[in-house]
Amino acid sequence: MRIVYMGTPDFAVPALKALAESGHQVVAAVTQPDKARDRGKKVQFTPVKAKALEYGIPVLQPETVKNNKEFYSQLAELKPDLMVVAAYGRILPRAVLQLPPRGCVNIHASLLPKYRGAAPIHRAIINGDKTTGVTLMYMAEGMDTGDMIARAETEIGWKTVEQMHEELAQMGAELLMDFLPQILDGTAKREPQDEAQVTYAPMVFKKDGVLDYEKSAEELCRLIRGMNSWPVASTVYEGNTVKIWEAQALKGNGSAKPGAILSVDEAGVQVACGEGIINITKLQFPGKKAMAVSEYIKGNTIKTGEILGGK
RNA sequence: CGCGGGGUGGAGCAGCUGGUAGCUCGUCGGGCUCAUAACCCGAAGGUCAUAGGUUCAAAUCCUAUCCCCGCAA
Repeated sequence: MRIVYMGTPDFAVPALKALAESGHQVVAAVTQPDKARDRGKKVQFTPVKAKALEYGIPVLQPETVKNNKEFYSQLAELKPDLMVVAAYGRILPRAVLQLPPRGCVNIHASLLPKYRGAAPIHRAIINGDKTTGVTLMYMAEGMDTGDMIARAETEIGWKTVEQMHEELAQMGAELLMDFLPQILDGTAKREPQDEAQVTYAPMVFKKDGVLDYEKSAEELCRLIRGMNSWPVASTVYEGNTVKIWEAQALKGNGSAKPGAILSVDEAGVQVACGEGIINITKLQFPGKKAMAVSEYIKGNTIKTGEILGGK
């Protein structure tokens, strides 16, 4: 069976790896165009492209996937029986979805129909969900709207987005391999999504990670975990944007003004919140590396009484 | 060649209008103490990222290179 793989970021790598190493014939990998990004504006391969090249799999990088005749004909020439998609980053048009006889399946990092969209892992953590998971599904024209084949669930606990991301990517790859035989012989079940249960997970940006101390300490901690390691929660201290990597919520007095630094020591920086106290234990000043508060204060000072997040 | 910050004893920083390297923590030894992550005394530990250059003399000035980080994407 000839398989075309579509995906872009790290999340899509484990499934590609699993397919390639299982002996299935991955005839091409489709990924987003390389972009000049990061410091120095260097062009970088997408993670999927990098992995595909390792296996000697041909890579396609169409600028657009909509009304792109050249891309369609390239795909058609590959004669794929099945297409596997994971976090490709674009909605695929009908012309692509109908091409492979065995259809197009997608790995999505949530328990659909919850969290359709771009940032399901971030949103699940930020919202304080107890569990999340991955869904293997057939693709339809809408965003993450297709019939579900299988799902796998896992506890969120105190995991950060990064940890959750890694775990779900792996689970997604395993789920794919488990159900691939059924998909290839056409016996996989199709369970439509319950439209009444649908929610969406919009992308997260840096501005979403700015801490609002009027909120509860619990909520802020979830946001911090849901932003670690990207885009990372932040606050403002004496005019500097400081990234907040880790923190815990503590019970405590609500008399102090939200945002006020109550104490600073090796244990962390305690800040008053609308409800409870947040104890920041790992942070990062501009131009510096992320470091534990206990390390930072050996050579720097954080003043008690300052109000964080002020303008 | 997108903008900017930084590389100094194990860790975090100061010194950078040039003249034999300093602070906090840690480490080691000793003391005090019922005891201690507390306190007191003492010690070890640095080719100041690398390579050149200027100078009587450079961590401090100039040039090139490597590495780390933030912004913007």
